[in-house]
Amino acid sequence: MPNLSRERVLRAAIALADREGIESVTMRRLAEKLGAGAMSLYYHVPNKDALLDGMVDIVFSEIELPPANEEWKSALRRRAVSTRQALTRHPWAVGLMEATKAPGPADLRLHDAVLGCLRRAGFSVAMAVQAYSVQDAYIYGFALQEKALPLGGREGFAKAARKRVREVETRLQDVARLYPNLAEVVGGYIAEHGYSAAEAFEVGLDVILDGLERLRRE
Amino acid sequence: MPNLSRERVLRAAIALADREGIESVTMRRLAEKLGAGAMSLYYHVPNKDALLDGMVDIVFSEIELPPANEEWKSALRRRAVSTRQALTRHPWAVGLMEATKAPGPADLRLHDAVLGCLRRAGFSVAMAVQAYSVQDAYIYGFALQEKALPLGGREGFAKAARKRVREVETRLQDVARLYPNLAEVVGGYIAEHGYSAAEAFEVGLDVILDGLERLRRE
DNA sequence: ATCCGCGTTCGTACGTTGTACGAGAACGAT
DNA sequence: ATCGTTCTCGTACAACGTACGAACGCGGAT
Repeated sequence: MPNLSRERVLRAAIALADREGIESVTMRRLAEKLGAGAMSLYYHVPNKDALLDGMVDIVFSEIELPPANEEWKSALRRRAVSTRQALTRHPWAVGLMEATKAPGPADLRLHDAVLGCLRRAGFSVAMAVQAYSVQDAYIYGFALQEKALPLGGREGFAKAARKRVREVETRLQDVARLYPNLAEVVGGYIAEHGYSAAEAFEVGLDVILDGLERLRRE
Repeated sequence: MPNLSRERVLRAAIALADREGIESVTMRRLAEKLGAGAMSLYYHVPNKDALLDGMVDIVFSEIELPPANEEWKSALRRRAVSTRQALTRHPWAVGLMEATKAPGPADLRLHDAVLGCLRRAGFSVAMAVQAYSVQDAYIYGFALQEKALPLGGREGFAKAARKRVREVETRLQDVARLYPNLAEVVGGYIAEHGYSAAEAFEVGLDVILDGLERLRRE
């Protein structure tokens, strides 16, 4: 039995990206983690771009499909939450999806299931495309923003906000004059109450799903 | 007067990225375009990451602020459309924003103006943050998706869809069995009617803004 | 004229990356 | 034992970001 395989290579690459960031996924470092020579990887993967595409498709495969027997709104809600979770587990994936040339099978399967859910719910083809686009834009955009934010739940945000305030302390009145609303939000509200990305995501998601329902009823 | 300057370097980098893609923005190629040696750039920019940050902030500066004297919804609508336009002019910018460590002044100004607009419209701080997050997630996520799509307006999409169908022609019944809804949408609807990203964006945007209005009235 | 100092430019060189190429190891079938 | 297939890897090269320090041009002081 061979030591390496496409599967093993991709899994190791994902583990490495999760632990040390996507920028430390180099062919040499990855091979080292697998106890192999760098060039051995090329037997299992045509090149680095294909490696990244493969990683992304595994992330897609971790996303829960909208349950076919459930009411459309809660079905899509579940897959949206599941998508965000997958993208939080693998933050590097958001940035890679934009570079993907050809969508992998897991990606296609998911797209198909979502469209099917919308069609079954009575959306016309045109509206299904529209509804699909809104949801996905929101989900990926949210994940994109989340990546740039300090980690660690509600209290983590509060800590980071207070730290930020301390950083600009000496020129605080300048900052407050230039960006009064930002100061109010970061220095006031978030420093005190924190911010939960998971909750914010779901609130926004419901705004969108309710909006889509209204679109459908017209 | 010196030949180079931070301004000239950043402008040239943006022009290069627009014309030949972000991956061809290397220090050497950029310097060549400016008729300079590679190392000359480092007098005006501390390193490549700072160069990219500077490019992103110029893109932000091209975005129209929400007019302060206008009703909140149409004001935010204008800035959203303006943001998408900027990101379509400079598609590489979406992927760079996620990597930005410190937001530049244009970014801060825009964030501040949007929050101010929401606060003036009567949103509480918490709701303003929420409303802000939904909008921006949608806008950036949409731009992200758009980057991966074939270019060229409604008819361009139709062409691309038909081409896609031709590509998988030989295994068409397999594809249609595996992904029936995708086949219906791409092979049927889009191949015939095309798809306009600009229109889809505005429809989705209105869904979101109307949803936010309802959120505010509670 | 000479010199200095400063703002600006750049040649060379190093370490790191993706990967082309071709040599070899491992092993079941004959 | 020999062969063909499957798998592994050492070497080498081009392209990248950039550290280092030398050199340029030029206005003002001597």
